[in-house]
Amino acid sequence: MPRVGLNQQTVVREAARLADEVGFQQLTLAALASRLGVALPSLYKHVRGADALAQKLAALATAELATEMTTAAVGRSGGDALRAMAEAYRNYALRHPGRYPATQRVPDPADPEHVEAGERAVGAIFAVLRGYGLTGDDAVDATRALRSALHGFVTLEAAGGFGLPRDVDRSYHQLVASMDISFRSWPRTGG
Amino acid sequence: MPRVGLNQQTVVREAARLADEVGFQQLTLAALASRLGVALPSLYKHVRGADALAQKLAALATAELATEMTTAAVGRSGGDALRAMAEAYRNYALRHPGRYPATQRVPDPADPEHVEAGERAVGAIFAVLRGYGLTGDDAVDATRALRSALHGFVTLEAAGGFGLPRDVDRSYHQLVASMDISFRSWPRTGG
DNA sequence: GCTCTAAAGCTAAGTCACTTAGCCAACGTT
DNA sequence: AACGTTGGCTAAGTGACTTAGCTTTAGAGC
Repeated sequence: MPRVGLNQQTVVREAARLADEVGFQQLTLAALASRLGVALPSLYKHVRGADALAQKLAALATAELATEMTTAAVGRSGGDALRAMAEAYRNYALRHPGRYPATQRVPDPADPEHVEAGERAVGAIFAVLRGYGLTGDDAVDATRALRSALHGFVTLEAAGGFGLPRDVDRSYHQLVASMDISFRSWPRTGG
Repeated sequence: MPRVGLNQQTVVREAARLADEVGFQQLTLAALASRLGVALPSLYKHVRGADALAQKLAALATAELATEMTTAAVGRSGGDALRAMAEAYRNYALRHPGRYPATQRVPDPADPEHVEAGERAVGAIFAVLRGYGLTGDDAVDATRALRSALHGFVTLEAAGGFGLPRDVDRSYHQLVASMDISFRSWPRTGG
């Protein structure tokens, strides 16, 4: 039996592709194994199991998303940075419908790359908010607000939760514009 | 063998209680059956299967949430209504950690009660936004924005996504205050 | 009160996903 | 060329959902 030559990285990458095709919930070890040309139990030589695979996929997706957010904001500030980052965020979720849900998993403290990716993502938001003069507790609150808005929107969109015919692109644009207004007149706590 | 006397309603109600205890994802027909004192296949006399149960649970939870949102907003307007409704929304999610995720399921067009519950929830938001003078396309956009913000926040909170020590209650309060600001100076499209 | 039928329960059995155990062959190193 | 590591395999077990088909209860009708 010739060896396929898998390693953890190739397995996780293929899992990401498969998840984007069939959906995160429908990602199954059986389908992944067959796609990789091995028997199912062989995957256990590379990942500890289904849950560990999901965790690794989360790390991969979080790193990708953090990179795209950072890249979008670089060289911009204020509303420009906000709009660019928000655009990048939603685009990632739309282009990677299987990976995006994985990013919601809390980083595994035992996986430094995962932790670092999460910090980069939050750091990118923090940096944008600094352009609005938001720091300290205000920045924490505003970061949570922005994450909530972006995550909530793309999640509802992906779930088909926006039933009315009104253009979804336009609604997202308006959401981002309203966040811009919010950040410019953030209800300060003096933190 | 004495009959337990189940019907669809008792089954779905017990599923809701169980989901709140063990989590929506961990809700299993086996656990539900054992809790109801029947063998697992007996449940199929009352619900079509696991997926149909989830759909019925979604209808129940959506109706409950819509009622709490509506009740909170009644007799108030503007920022008062917004704050009361937002409070009710998050409280429901916190008190019912198993039911809340079910509400994200798109209503089954074949289930009039489910459809009606969804319309009531959106209608409650719409009514609050009318107090800000938002109508037409602006109201649609603003509704999506508010749903996104509230849903995103409680989802991230439930997932443990807010790592920093900053008080989560306070962050939510700030989020709602910022939405209030947004709605008062909504970026109009003239829709 | 008796009969009969619809419905609510049951057991048995099949599918599918994940997981573990243990074997074997390929490949790199010495 | 031998050997040890490792990446593949088959076999087998668990847990969840589902279907099929049987039994018995409980209530309707006479």
